[in-house]
Amino acid sequence: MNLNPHISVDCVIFGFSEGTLKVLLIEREKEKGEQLGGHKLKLPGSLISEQEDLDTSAIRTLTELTGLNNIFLKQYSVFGDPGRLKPQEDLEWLRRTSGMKVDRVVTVAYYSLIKISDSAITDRTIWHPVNNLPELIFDHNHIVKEALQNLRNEFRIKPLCFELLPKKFTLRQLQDIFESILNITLDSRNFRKKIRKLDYLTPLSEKEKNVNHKPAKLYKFDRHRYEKKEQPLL
Amino acid sequence: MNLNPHISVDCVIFGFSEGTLKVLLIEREKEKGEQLGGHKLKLPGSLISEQEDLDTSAIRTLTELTGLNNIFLKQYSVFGDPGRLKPQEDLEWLRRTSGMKVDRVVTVAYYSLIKISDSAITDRTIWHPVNNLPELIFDHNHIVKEALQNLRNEFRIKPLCFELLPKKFTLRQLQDIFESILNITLDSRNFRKKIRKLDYLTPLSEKEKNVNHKPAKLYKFDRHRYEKKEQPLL
DNA sequence: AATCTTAGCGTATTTTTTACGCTAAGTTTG
DNA sequence: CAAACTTAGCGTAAAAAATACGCTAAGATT
Repeated sequence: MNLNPHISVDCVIFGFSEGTLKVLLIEREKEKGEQLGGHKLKLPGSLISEQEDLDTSAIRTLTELTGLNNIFLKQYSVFGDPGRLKPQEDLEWLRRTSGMKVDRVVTVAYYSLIKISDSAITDRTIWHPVNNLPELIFDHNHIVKEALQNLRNEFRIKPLCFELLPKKFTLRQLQDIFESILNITLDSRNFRKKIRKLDYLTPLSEKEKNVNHKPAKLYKFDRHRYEKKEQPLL
Repeated sequence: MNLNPHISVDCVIFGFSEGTLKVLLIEREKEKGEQLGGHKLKLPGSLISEQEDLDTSAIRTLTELTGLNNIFLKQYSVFGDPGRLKPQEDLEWLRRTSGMKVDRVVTVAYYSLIKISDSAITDRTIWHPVNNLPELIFDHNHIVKEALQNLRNEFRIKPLCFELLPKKFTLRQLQDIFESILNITLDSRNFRKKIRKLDYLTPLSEKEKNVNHKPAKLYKFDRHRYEKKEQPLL
């Protein structure tokens, strides 16, 4: 694969577990003689290949990492500050691992949403709560911050929550995801009332199990019905 | 100025006049022996310079062309299809005019909004209604289409309309801009009622002139007040 | 059996949106 | 110069949506 050393893609992969939004980070390999402290974590990403479309690059990065396809993916910004490849030691790491003469890289940023349970991710990979991230390589902290802002904006108008939830979910799970990501609180009675009016959220005959309180009914998202009239949840 | 032949910026400049949204296009220079038909119009844009940030590139392109600064500008997408520099004759034109070995260019797309009246644009430049554009160079038709979609989405939540209107404007002008860009119709009585509740739209003591009907009161947009609570118009 | 937690339905009130009637202030027409 | 025409500009009534909050039910825990 013929890499293009001027352009890369980076993916901010969001997942939801334990009531908080998380981001998938990769430990960049430590090398001999390098100090362990600082600058070890990065976003998944890579230089694009010469013949490849940008979206394809991002999808490739994602499937290589997670083993999943059909992941929700959205290009949301580009970062091209000539000075973004700092600190120097990280730039040198990039040069070594890519084997290319890298000077300036404009990176196309994507965010994606996955169900953590689905992913077969293990190696040198960390799900980290999106709040109080540690210091990442390059401008990756900035890239995550912008991703989150974009996610929040889209979250209100598009049915993104279902990308993070299992196929069958309770209304409580749904509400939690909204409250946590948009940083709001909702009255559950009014929330449920709204849900009941949406014909694309269909109740199943099943109930949740292994909870230490009254088990709630499970629902599923009917994407087909949603697309008929794209009525937002909130 | 040291150009980077792998990355460019393109600007979709919107303006509003005669009740329709327009886009600023440039005639790409015809060269000897070239046929006049087809592929003559393009978006303003250029390869970025090596030391320049992307936004700075876009701003430079814009001020060089329009003589204006402080223009509203928004990066909305990136286009990087390996095959986007078609047809061949246009690619060759780019090679000649840039004087560089150009193969693949990833372009960062911006849209911007200006008051047509302000601009000192003349040379080889056309304001063309955004509907039924002629065939443009490369993938520029696609770039405009996406810009329009982004504009429409932002238009509902941000006070973009005032970038297109003169400093003093009537409510009719305001309504027209919404109706035309969002492709909707509004009841003017209800529209005005809503406006009256917004404290950031302040009536002046002036009235419009030289109209062949009852002259309307002029209003101005108070950005400072708007920013206190970002209440949308619609 | 009493208590605790979350599920789940309902009603009353307020706020926002929608539909539409009407007068006023100018210009144009006969 | 009066009648007709166009757009400005204010208002009221009904419908719909958002908000606040009361209450019972089902299961787990003490």
